[in-house]
Amino acid sequence: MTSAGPTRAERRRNTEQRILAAARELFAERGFERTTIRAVASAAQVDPALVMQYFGSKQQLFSQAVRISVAGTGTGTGTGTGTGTEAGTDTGDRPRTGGPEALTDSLLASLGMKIGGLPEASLAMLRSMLTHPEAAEAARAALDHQITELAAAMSAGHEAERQAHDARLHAALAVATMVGVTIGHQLLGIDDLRRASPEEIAAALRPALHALVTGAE
Amino acid sequence: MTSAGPTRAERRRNTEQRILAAARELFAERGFERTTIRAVASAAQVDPALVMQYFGSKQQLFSQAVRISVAGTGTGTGTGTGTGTEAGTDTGDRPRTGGPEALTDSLLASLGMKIGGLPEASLAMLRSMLTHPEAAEAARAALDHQITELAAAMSAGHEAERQAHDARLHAALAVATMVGVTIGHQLLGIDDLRRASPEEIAAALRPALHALVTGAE
DNA sequence: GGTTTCGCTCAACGTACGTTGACTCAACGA
DNA sequence: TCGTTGAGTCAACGTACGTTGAGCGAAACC
Repeated sequence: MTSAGPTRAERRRNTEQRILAAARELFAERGFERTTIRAVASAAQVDPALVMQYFGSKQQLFSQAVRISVAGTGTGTGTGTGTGTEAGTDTGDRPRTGGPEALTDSLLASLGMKIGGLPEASLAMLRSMLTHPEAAEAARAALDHQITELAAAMSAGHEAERQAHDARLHAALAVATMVGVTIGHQLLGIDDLRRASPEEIAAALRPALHALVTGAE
Repeated sequence: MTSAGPTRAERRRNTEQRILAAARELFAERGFERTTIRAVASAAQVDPALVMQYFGSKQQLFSQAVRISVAGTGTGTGTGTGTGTEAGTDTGDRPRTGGPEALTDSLLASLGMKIGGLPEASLAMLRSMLTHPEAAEAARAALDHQITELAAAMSAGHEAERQAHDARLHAALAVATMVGVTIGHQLLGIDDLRRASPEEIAAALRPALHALVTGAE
């Protein structure tokens, strides 16, 4: 009977996480504009006013849910999308070592995760980046970061044979390709992509990514 | 002095086109949700009520501006995005004839047009497709159509050597790649893509698209 | 046990939006 | 010339939203 109920701090953290989870889910499936604080509160079984009291504003709720610093000038957590616990978009985990094949594989591995189940925070980000300015800014930063990492790993192979300019362009195209495939698969639900297994997609995409990473001319 | 002013029908068509142009521009740069009828009317130097009187609703204005039928069950004009006069997304004009190289070239040519200056109707469509259900539906239909065309052209080469299933998957990935690059370049404004000329992008992308269209395994 | 803290709710404000109906006035046809 | 049509405006309605401040009740502290 006398089961010790959760402490006050526990309850607080609990509902805070419940709100964040609901926000992530709704932001991911409807985007920033179509997601109302009332809907988030309702999904978290909480009063809308509480969401405001905890997160300050809808924008800050979004930032917290997607784990971006937002702030002002834009340095903040730097990496962009996913430094938090479960936020993703960590495309190309550590493509430091290995040849082009390893690079391609690491890209494809991250794609497999994306297609398997991209964290909702990243989906929320992708979903809103075309219509919500702050999300666009964060997405640009995150993608730029990925491009930089990938380009560095690419030009690490061929000493100075390849111009850094070229490496960044090819890296940008590779990243854009991943974005396009992810959008088509996860957000638009293109049939031919939905039907295919992550392995099939990875296999079909490998030569193309390899060509981009290698930089054949 | 007695300059014959424009006739009534002329004026009507004129302002109607002015409204549509303003709508396209705003939808393209802000998306459906953030574009208000008041803003469109103001840009067209017209009263908001007139926009309603001419187009019925914001949704129908969007549909007209992007040239989609919308309607109810979804058959309509079928093809999707661009049957109208200037609406684009006509990726791969007529890739009927020629080998894989010709296919790749035609894809790249359409990309060049996109990057050079994609029609605002298509930009409006792309901008809103992740957050506006009707736009998503139309985008799916348009992309499916492109995939079908591309897949047909692809499997026309190798008689029955390649499964139709595979052709469609590869075609879908090629189309998704183009979407990703276009989004990165036009809507997000990724620096490394913005800096590159259409020719550079086409050259860098060619081997990758060739790999997808060819279907190397 | 009394007081304070704080998680949480209730009711409401202000605003921006899509949308509507009545109205004005110049072009048009007879 | 006179009545009619229709392009365009004005003022307003209803609503949904982000946001706010006062208040309640149970846990926490002494």
